[in-house]
Parts: sequence; C-alpha cells; structure tokens
Amino acid sequence: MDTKLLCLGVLSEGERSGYEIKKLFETRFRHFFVAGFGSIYPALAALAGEGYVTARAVPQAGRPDKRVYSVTEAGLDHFRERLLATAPRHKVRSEFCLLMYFAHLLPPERALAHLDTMVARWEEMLAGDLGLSAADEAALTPGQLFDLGFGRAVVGAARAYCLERRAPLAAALLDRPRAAE
Amino acid sequence: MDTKLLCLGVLSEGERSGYEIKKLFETRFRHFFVAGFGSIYPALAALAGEGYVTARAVPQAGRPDKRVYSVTEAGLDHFRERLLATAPRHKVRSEFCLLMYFAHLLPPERALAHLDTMVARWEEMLAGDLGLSAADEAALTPGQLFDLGFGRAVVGAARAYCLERRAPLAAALLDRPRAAE
DNA sequence: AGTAACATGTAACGCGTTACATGATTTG
DNA sequence: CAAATCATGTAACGCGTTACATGTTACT
Repeated sequence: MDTKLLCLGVLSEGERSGYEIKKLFETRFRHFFVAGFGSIYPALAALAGEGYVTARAVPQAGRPDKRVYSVTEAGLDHFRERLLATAPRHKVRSEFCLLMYFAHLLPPERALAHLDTMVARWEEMLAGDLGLSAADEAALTPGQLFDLGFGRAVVGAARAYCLERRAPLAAALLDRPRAAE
Repeated sequence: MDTKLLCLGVLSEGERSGYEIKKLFETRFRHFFVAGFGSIYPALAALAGEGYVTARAVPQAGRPDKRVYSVTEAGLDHFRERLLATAPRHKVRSEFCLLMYFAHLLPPERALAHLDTMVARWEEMLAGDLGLSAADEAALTPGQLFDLGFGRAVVGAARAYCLERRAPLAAALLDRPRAAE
C-alpha cells in the first residue's frame, strides 16, 4: 500500500492529523501522487495497529477533535527499509491522451475544449504549489527541491506543447471532420 | 473499466487478437497507459458478451489459434458515446518522485542510481516507440500525431531535467549525508 | 540446452475510489 | 442562506496486478 508509505514519510517530517496529511498531498505531492480520505484514514489506522505511529487526540474549540499522529522509532526504521526496497517506477494514466488519440471520433470543438481544460489545470498547478519563491525554496531539502523542479519541468512541457500544437491540431481536425456525429 | 474502452478503441482501427493488442499498448500507448494480459483478455471477453465485438478463431501453423476480434456497429456507437462522456484526466503515480523527495534518507549513490535508471528508461522510450521518422508520421491521424509529440515533449523534459540536475543534486546529497545508515 | 516470442486464459489478492454518514463554524 | 472548510471514519464496489497454468517454435 503506497498510501501507507507516503503517510509514514510525511509523518517523519513532523506530527500531523489525517486531514492535514490530505492537504499536504494536495499541495506538495499533487503532481505525482493522489490519495483521498478513504485511503488515508485507513492507512493511518493500520500504521497505528502495526506500531509505526502513535495517535494523540487534540481537542479543538468548536471543532471535532483532531487525531494527531507521530512516527515511532520502529516506524522510521520501517520507512527507511521500505524506501530501500522501493523500485523507481513512474506511471502515467491519461484519459486526456486517450481522448486526443481518438480526436477524429469527437466533435473538433470538444477535443479542443479538453485541451484547453488541461492547459488551464496545468497553469493552475504552475502558479500554485509549483510556483514557490526563491526564499521558500531555501528551506527545502535537496530532494524536495528536485521534485519541485521536476514537477515544473514536466508540467511546463505539457502546457507548452499543448499551446504550441493547438492551432495546427485545430486546422487538421477541421480539415476533415469525419465524425461530427 | 478503462482497459475495455481502449481495447474497443484499438479495435475500431482494425481487427486484432488480444496478444496483438498488448503489443500495441506497449508501443503506441506506453507513455500514458499500461495494461497486462490479466486485464486485456477478460476485457475482450466482456466486450464480446455485451455484443460490442465479435471473435473469430484463426488457425495458425504450429501455434495455438488466434482469437481475432472485430468491433461491431453497436461497439462503435458505444465507443463514441463513452468517449463523449469521458473527462480529460491525467494522473501520475511516481515512486521515483517519492524516492527523490526522501533522498536524504537514502545512501546518496542509491538515489543517483535511481535517477540514472529513469533517464535510461526515458531514453529508451524516446529512441523506440516515440522516435518515429517523418515518413511514418505522415500516416498518422492528427490525434495520434498529437499524442506522439506530447509523449516526446513530456518524456524529453523529464530526461533533460534529470540530466541537468544530476550534478547539483549529487553535490547537495554528499554535502550532508545524514543517513548512510 | 535454455530463453524469448507466440498465444490464451483464470483466480486471488491488493488497493484505490466513491459514496455514505455526521456535524459545527466561517465566509460570501 | 448556501457553500466551503474543518474533521473523522466505514463499506462496497471496481479494477488492476500478479501469479498460476499450458504448450509450441525459433533463435542463441
């Protein structure tokens, strides 16, 4: 279970609640990892059951209690071991590419709208979590910095390619609109 | 089930056996979709059960029979409908980025080896399926051409970034090797 | 002699996604 | 007044991965 591993990893940087971990996933890891509450909460419960993390209830004014998790020594050891045993994979699953591949079966304006949607999403990412200032970057570990740059490079390339190819693609699709239904 | 959808898609370009579809996935779709036999064969069986494809046994000399599938009219309609209902998502799941993020918990040479592994894999892709000649490209639909370029742009950017950042990363990791165990 | 390629399938397991369930406070 | 945010969890379903099962031909 990868979610368990990543939870352990972020907890190695400091104690956090499940909700906070989710937020962190949405910012720092957004460009290479996604997990919902339905994965995170059970993962934390399992880690606690295995003795890799401990939970502490933190009461809050007018809010439900937070369950704040901390990694144990056994947890840190386990995390390092698992890291050493992890193979470097990098997998992409893209419905966007699928849609583009079969663009000739779609109304042209639909295909172009999909393209614009993706460009907008990528620009959001670049302006948001991937767009930190130089000052913020000074506080990062070499690895975190590497990941940040990697995200920028890859997402930036996707965006640039789509913008560059939009006009030629539009022309080609409108040239022979084989399937406007 | 996405595998079903993609199988239907490739069959819309012509009849093929499950084995051939797998080969096609490994070449044309490698950079944005992965599926094994364990997904493809059941997917084809399900599509046949729904009447979206028909199967035909092709005897072969000294080999087991091929089951060659063809898409039906209902199948083509269904495919177009499903395409129209598909949202453009683009998801990355990367153990490589995870490893880099926590590189400070790894022996530096291990982190760099992972990086080299990925560069080699990406170069293989660029030289292989993504590296067609201009003559081959003329035969592609606009969408196929777009995907090919997209793959080149994104994979190329990942490769270039890793090569560019290798030396600075190595220096930073060796500067304070916090966890050579 | 051994490995890779050709060829099809089943079954179990793991894991993630989605929907459901609940409830207070803050912001627009 | 509605929507978003904070906050935690369960359960079912879907789907993919992996391992198992079998057998021939061609190449090294």
